[in-house]
Amino acid sequence: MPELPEVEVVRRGLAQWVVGREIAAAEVLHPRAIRRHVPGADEFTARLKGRTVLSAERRGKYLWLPLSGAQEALLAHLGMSGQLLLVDQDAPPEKHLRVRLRFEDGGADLRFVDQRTFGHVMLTSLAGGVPEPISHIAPDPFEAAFDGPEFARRLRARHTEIKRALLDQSLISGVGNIYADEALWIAKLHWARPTHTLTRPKITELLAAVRTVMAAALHQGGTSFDSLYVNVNGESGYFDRSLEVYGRRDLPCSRCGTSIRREAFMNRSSYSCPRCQRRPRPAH
DNA sequence: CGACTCTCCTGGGTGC
DNA sequence: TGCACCCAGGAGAGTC
Repeated sequence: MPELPEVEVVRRGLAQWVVGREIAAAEVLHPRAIRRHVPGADEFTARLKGRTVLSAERRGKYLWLPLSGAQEALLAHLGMSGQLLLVDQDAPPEKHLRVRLRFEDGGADLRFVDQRTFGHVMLTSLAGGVPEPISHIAPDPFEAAFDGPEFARRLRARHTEIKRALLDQSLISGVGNIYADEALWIAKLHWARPTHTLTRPKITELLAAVRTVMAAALHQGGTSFDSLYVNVNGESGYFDRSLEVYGRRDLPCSRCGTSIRREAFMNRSSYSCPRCQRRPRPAH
Protein backbone atom coordinates (compact mmCIF):
# COMPACT_ATOMS: atom_id res chain seq x y z
CA MET A 1 0.00 0.00 0.00
CA PRO A 2 2.24 2.76 -1.19
CA GLU A 3 1.94 6.02 0.69
CA LEU A 4 4.19 9.05 0.51
CA PRO A 5 7.45 7.41 1.72
CA GLU A 6 7.16 4.44 -0.64
CA VAL A 7 6.29 6.70 -3.57
CA GLU A 8 9.25 8.93 -2.76
CA VAL A 9 11.56 5.92 -2.87
CA VAL A 10 10.21 5.17 -6.34
CA ARG A 11 10.67 8.80 -7.39
CA ARG A 12 14.31 8.71 -6.37
CA GLY A 13 14.83 5.54 -8.36
CA LEU A 14 13.23 7.13 -11.41
CA ALA A 15 15.35 10.27 -10.99
CA GLN A 16 18.46 8.13 -11.02
CA TRP A 17 17.61 5.61 -13.73
CA VAL A 18 15.06 7.15 -16.11
CA VAL A 19 15.70 10.90 -16.27
CA GLY A 20 17.56 11.93 -19.43
CA ARG A 21 16.47 8.93 -21.47
CA GLU A 22 14.45 9.07 -24.71
CA ILE A 23 11.34 6.94 -25.02
CA ALA A 24 11.46 4.70 -28.09
CA ALA A 25 8.08 3.03 -27.72
CA ALA A 26 5.22 2.64 -25.27
CA GLU A 27 2.99 -0.39 -25.10
CA VAL A 28 -0.32 -0.69 -23.25
CA LEU A 29 -1.09 -4.26 -22.23
CA HIS A 30 -4.22 -3.59 -20.19
CA PRO A 31 -6.67 -0.79 -21.04
CA ARG A 32 -7.68 -0.26 -17.42
CA ALA A 33 -4.17 0.97 -16.60
CA ILE A 34 -4.74 4.05 -18.78
CA ARG A 35 -8.47 4.49 -18.08
CA ARG A 36 -7.92 8.11 -17.06
CA HIS A 37 -6.11 8.83 -20.31
CA VAL A 38 -9.27 9.72 -22.21
CA PRO A 39 -7.86 9.79 -25.79
CA GLY A 40 -6.98 6.09 -25.46
CA ALA A 41 -4.04 3.76 -25.86
CA ASP A 42 -3.06 4.60 -29.45
CA GLU A 43 -2.91 8.30 -28.71
CA PHE A 44 -1.02 7.59 -25.48
CA THR A 45 1.71 5.59 -27.21
CA ALA A 46 1.96 7.98 -30.16
CA ARG A 47 2.45 11.00 -27.94
CA LEU A 48 5.14 9.34 -25.81
CA LYS A 49 7.38 8.21 -28.65
CA GLY A 50 10.48 10.34 -29.06
CA ARG A 51 10.01 12.28 -25.81
CA THR A 52 12.85 12.59 -23.32
CA VAL A 53 12.23 12.34 -19.57
CA LEU A 54 13.31 15.63 -17.98
CA SER A 55 12.87 14.95 -14.26
CA ALA A 56 10.95 12.91 -11.68
CA GLU A 57 8.47 14.74 -9.47
CA ARG A 58 6.04 13.85 -6.70
CA ARG A 59 3.17 15.34 -4.74
CA GLY A 60 1.62 13.13 -2.08
CA LYS A 61 1.14 9.71 -3.66
CA TYR A 62 1.28 10.94 -7.25
CA LEU A 63 4.41 10.70 -9.39
CA TRP A 64 5.08 12.41 -12.70
CA LEU A 65 7.78 12.59 -15.31
CA PRO A 66 7.90 15.92 -17.19
CA LEU A 67 8.74 15.33 -20.85
CA SER A 68 10.61 17.24 -23.55
CA GLY A 69 8.52 19.19 -26.03
CA ALA A 70 5.13 20.47 -24.91
CA GLN A 71 4.47 21.16 -21.21
CA GLU A 72 3.33 17.63 -20.51
CA ALA A 73 4.14 14.82 -18.13
CA LEU A 74 3.60 11.11 -17.69
CA LEU A 75 1.53 10.96 -14.50
CA ALA A 76 1.32 7.81 -12.38
CA HIS A 77 -0.56 6.65 -9.30
CA LEU A 78 0.42 3.26 -7.89
CA GLY A 79 -2.93 2.56 -6.26
CA MET A 80 -2.72 -0.42 -3.92
CA SER A 81 -0.39 -2.74 -5.71
CA GLY A 82 1.32 -0.76 -8.46
CA GLN A 83 5.03 -1.09 -9.12
CA LEU A 84 7.34 0.76 -11.46
CA LEU A 85 10.11 -1.64 -12.33
CA LEU A 86 13.30 -1.23 -14.31
CA VAL A 87 13.71 -4.50 -16.12
CA ASP A 88 16.08 -5.73 -18.82
CA GLN A 89 14.30 -5.25 -22.14
CA ASP A 90 14.65 -8.95 -22.98
CA ALA A 91 13.13 -10.12 -19.69
CA PRO A 92 9.80 -11.95 -20.08
CA PRO A 93 6.64 -9.97 -19.30
CA GLU A 94 5.50 -9.98 -15.69
CA LYS A 95 2.13 -11.62 -14.99
CA HIS A 96 0.52 -8.27 -14.22
CA LEU A 97 2.44 -6.10 -16.67
CA ARG A 98 0.12 -3.24 -17.71
CA VAL A 99 2.30 -0.68 -19.50
CA ARG A 100 5.81 -0.94 -20.86
CA LEU A 101 8.17 1.85 -21.95
CA ARG A 102 11.18 1.03 -24.12
CA PHE A 103 14.06 3.47 -24.50
CA GLU A 104 16.26 4.49 -27.43
CA ASP A 105 19.42 3.62 -25.51
CA GLY A 106 18.45 -0.05 -25.42
CA GLY A 107 18.73 -0.10 -21.62
CA ALA A 108 16.24 -1.35 -19.09
CA ASP A 109 12.50 -0.95 -19.73
CA LEU A 110 10.32 1.00 -17.36
CA ARG A 111 7.42 -1.31 -16.62
CA PHE A 112 4.17 -0.56 -14.80
CA VAL A 113 3.09 -3.76 -13.09
CA ASP A 114 -0.12 -3.75 -11.07
CA GLN A 115 -1.96 -6.79 -9.78
CA ARG A 116 -5.14 -5.12 -8.51
CA THR A 117 -5.32 -2.42 -11.19
CA PHE A 118 -6.23 0.41 -8.84
CA GLY A 119 -3.23 2.29 -10.16
CA HIS A 120 -3.03 4.11 -13.46
CA VAL A 121 -0.81 6.15 -15.74
CA MET A 122 -1.71 8.95 -18.13
CA LEU A 123 -0.18 11.65 -20.27
CA THR A 124 -1.31 15.10 -19.18
CA SER A 125 -0.56 18.79 -19.44
CA LEU A 126 1.36 20.67 -16.76
CA ALA A 127 -0.06 23.87 -15.31
CA GLY A 128 2.43 25.76 -13.19
CA GLY A 129 4.54 22.63 -12.94
CA VAL A 130 1.67 20.49 -11.58
CA PRO A 131 -0.28 17.94 -13.66
CA GLU A 132 -3.75 19.25 -14.43
CA PRO A 133 -5.65 16.20 -13.04
CA ILE A 134 -4.13 16.65 -9.57
CA SER A 135 -4.59 20.40 -9.22
CA HIS A 136 -7.15 19.76 -6.47
CA ILE A 137 -4.64 17.81 -4.33
CA ALA A 138 -3.12 19.71 -1.41
CA PRO A 139 0.67 19.89 -1.05
CA ASP A 140 2.14 17.13 1.08
CA PRO A 141 3.72 17.92 4.48
CA PHE A 142 7.27 17.71 3.10
CA GLU A 143 6.73 20.39 0.46
CA ALA A 144 7.72 24.00 1.03
CA ALA A 145 4.27 24.88 -0.33
CA PHE A 146 2.58 23.09 2.56
CA ASP A 147 0.89 25.70 4.76
CA GLY A 148 0.58 24.44 8.36
CA PRO A 149 -1.60 27.25 9.73
CA GLU A 150 -3.91 26.99 6.71
CA PHE A 151 -4.16 23.23 7.23
CA ALA A 152 -5.14 23.80 10.88
CA ARG A 153 -7.73 26.38 9.89
CA ARG A 154 -9.33 24.15 7.28
CA LEU A 155 -9.22 21.12 9.58
CA ARG A 156 -11.04 22.97 12.37
CA ALA A 157 -13.66 24.17 9.91
CA ARG A 158 -14.54 20.61 8.98
CA HIS A 159 -17.28 18.57 10.62
CA THR A 160 -15.83 15.12 10.35
CA GLU A 161 -13.55 12.64 12.11
CA ILE A 162 -9.80 13.28 12.25
CA LYS A 163 -8.83 10.14 10.35
CA ARG A 164 -11.19 10.91 7.48
CA ALA A 165 -9.58 14.34 7.29
CA LEU A 166 -6.05 12.89 7.28
CA LEU A 167 -7.01 10.65 4.37
CA ASP A 168 -8.59 13.54 2.45
CA GLN A 169 -5.95 14.39 -0.15
CA SER A 170 -7.43 17.84 -0.72
CA LEU A 171 -6.53 18.79 2.89
CA ILE A 172 -3.13 17.09 3.13
CA SER A 173 -1.72 14.69 0.58
CA GLY A 174 0.42 11.58 0.94
CA VAL A 175 -1.21 10.09 4.05
CA GLY A 176 -2.85 6.67 3.71
CA ASN A 177 -4.42 4.21 6.11
CA ILE A 178 -1.18 2.89 7.61
CA TYR A 179 0.59 6.14 8.42
CA ALA A 180 -2.68 7.77 9.52
CA ASP A 181 -3.00 5.11 12.23
CA GLU A 182 0.67 5.46 13.17
CA ALA A 183 0.52 9.25 13.43
CA LEU A 184 -2.70 9.18 15.47
CA TRP A 185 -1.04 6.75 17.89
CA ILE A 186 1.96 9.05 18.34
CA ALA A 187 -0.35 12.03 18.94
CA LYS A 188 -2.61 9.95 21.25
CA LEU A 189 -5.72 10.70 19.24
CA HIS A 190 -8.61 8.36 18.51
CA TRP A 191 -9.52 8.16 14.82
CA ALA A 192 -13.09 9.28 15.47
CA ARG A 193 -12.14 12.52 17.24
CA PRO A 194 -14.18 15.36 15.69
CA THR A 195 -11.88 17.75 13.84
CA HIS A 196 -13.56 20.89 15.14
CA THR A 197 -12.68 19.93 18.75
CA LEU A 198 -8.93 19.89 18.07
CA THR A 199 -6.87 22.79 19.40
CA ARG A 200 -4.22 24.40 17.25
CA PRO A 201 -1.39 23.02 19.44
CA LYS A 202 -2.85 19.52 19.11
CA ILE A 203 -3.01 19.87 15.33
CA THR A 204 0.61 21.02 15.33
CA GLU A 205 1.50 17.95 17.39
CA LEU A 206 -0.39 15.67 14.99
CA LEU A 207 1.30 17.23 11.98
CA ALA A 208 4.68 16.67 13.62
CA ALA A 209 3.68 13.02 14.17
CA VAL A 210 2.75 12.65 10.50
CA ARG A 211 6.14 14.00 9.48
CA THR A 212 7.99 11.86 12.03
CA VAL A 213 6.40 8.60 10.99
CA MET A 214 6.83 9.28 7.28
CA ALA A 215 10.41 10.47 7.64
CA ALA A 216 11.26 7.31 9.59
CA ALA A 217 9.68 5.11 6.92
CA LEU A 218 11.48 6.98 4.18
CA HIS A 219 14.75 6.55 5.99
CA GLN A 220 14.26 2.78 6.13
CA GLY A 221 12.86 2.40 2.63
CA GLY A 222 15.45 4.61 1.10
CA THR A 223 18.20 2.31 2.21
CA SER A 224 16.67 -0.95 1.05
CA PHE A 225 16.05 -0.72 -2.66
CA ASP A 226 18.19 -2.26 -5.31
CA SER A 227 19.78 0.09 -7.81
CA LEU A 228 18.13 -1.53 -10.80
CA TYR A 229 14.81 -2.25 -9.20
CA VAL A 230 12.50 0.66 -8.57
CA ASN A 231 9.95 -1.03 -6.43
CA VAL A 232 6.90 -0.54 -4.34
CA ASN A 233 5.95 -3.88 -2.99
CA GLY A 234 3.30 -4.38 -0.31
CA GLU A 235 4.63 -7.82 0.51
CA SER A 236 8.27 -6.87 1.00
CA GLY A 237 7.36 -5.35 4.35
CA TYR A 238 10.40 -3.20 4.41
CA PHE A 239 8.70 -0.67 6.65
CA ASP A 240 6.83 -3.12 8.87
CA ARG A 241 9.30 -3.18 11.68
CA SER A 242 8.68 0.42 12.58
CA LEU A 243 4.90 0.08 12.83
CA GLU A 244 3.47 0.63 16.32
CA VAL A 245 -0.23 -0.12 15.77
CA TYR A 246 -1.08 -0.94 12.14
CA GLY A 247 -1.69 -4.67 11.75
CA ARG A 248 -0.84 -5.30 15.42
CA ARG A 249 -4.24 -6.41 16.66
CA ASP A 250 -4.06 -7.98 20.17
CA LEU A 251 -0.34 -7.23 20.46
CA PRO A 252 0.82 -4.99 23.32
CA CYS A 253 1.10 -1.23 22.88
CA SER A 254 4.79 -0.34 23.19
CA ARG A 255 3.90 2.63 25.40
CA CYS A 256 1.51 1.09 27.93
CA GLY A 257 1.21 -2.64 27.23
CA THR A 258 -2.53 -2.59 26.49
CA SER A 259 -3.63 -4.83 23.62
CA ILE A 260 -3.99 -3.01 20.32
CA ARG A 261 -7.55 -3.05 18.97
CA ARG A 262 -8.84 -3.23 15.42
CA GLU A 263 -12.01 -1.38 14.55
CA ALA A 264 -13.95 -1.23 11.29
CA PHE A 265 -13.67 2.16 9.67
CA MET A 266 -14.76 3.24 6.20
CA ASN A 267 -14.89 -0.36 4.97
CA ARG A 268 -11.36 -0.95 6.15
CA SER A 269 -9.41 -1.23 9.39
CA SER A 270 -8.27 1.17 12.02
CA TYR A 271 -5.78 0.10 14.66
CA SER A 272 -5.28 1.96 17.92
CA CYS A 273 -4.45 1.60 21.60
CA PRO A 274 -7.60 1.63 23.77
CA ARG A 275 -5.73 3.29 26.65
CA CYS A 276 -3.52 5.81 24.84
CA GLN A 277 -6.20 6.76 22.33
CA ARG A 278 -9.47 7.26 24.18
CA ARG A 279 -12.63 7.25 22.11
CA PRO A 280 -14.22 10.70 22.10
CA ARG A 281 -17.50 11.21 23.92
CA PRO A 282 -20.40 10.64 21.57
CA ALA A 283 -21.78 13.84 20.09
CA HIS A 284 -25.30 14.77 21.08
C1' DC B 1 -20.11 22.66 -1.55
C1' DG B 2 -19.46 19.40 2.41
C1' DA B 3 -20.06 14.80 4.19
C1' DC B 4 -20.52 10.40 3.24
C1' DT B 5 -21.10 5.81 0.67
C1' DC B 6 -20.31 2.99 -3.18
C1' DT B 7 -17.40 0.98 -6.53
C1' DC B 8 -13.53 -0.64 -9.04
C1' DC B 9 -9.89 -5.11 -8.73
C1' DT B 10 -7.13 -9.66 -7.67
C1' DG B 11 -5.19 -13.09 -4.83
C1' DG B 12 -4.39 -14.91 -0.31
C1' DG B 13 -6.56 -16.73 3.64
C1' DT B 14 -10.36 -19.22 6.01
C1' DG B 15 -14.19 -22.28 7.02
C1' DC B 16 -17.05 -26.03 5.68
C1' DT C 1 -9.82 -30.66 -3.02
C1' DG C 2 -13.20 -27.34 -4.09
C1' DC C 3 -15.76 -23.46 -3.39
C1' DA C 4 -18.01 -19.52 -1.35
C1' DC C 5 -16.79 -15.84 1.14
C1' DC C 6 -14.05 -12.08 3.30
C1' DC C 7 -10.30 -8.86 3.33
C1' DA C 8 -6.69 -5.48 1.78
C1' DG C 9 -7.74 -0.01 0.38
C1' DG C 10 -6.98 4.95 -2.93
C1' DA C 11 -9.82 8.00 -4.84
C1' DG C 12 -13.29 9.28 -8.27
C1' DA C 13 -18.33 9.05 -9.00
C1' DG C 14 -22.56 9.58 -7.15
C1' DT C 15 -26.16 10.90 -3.53
C1' DC C 16 -28.31 13.93 -0.33
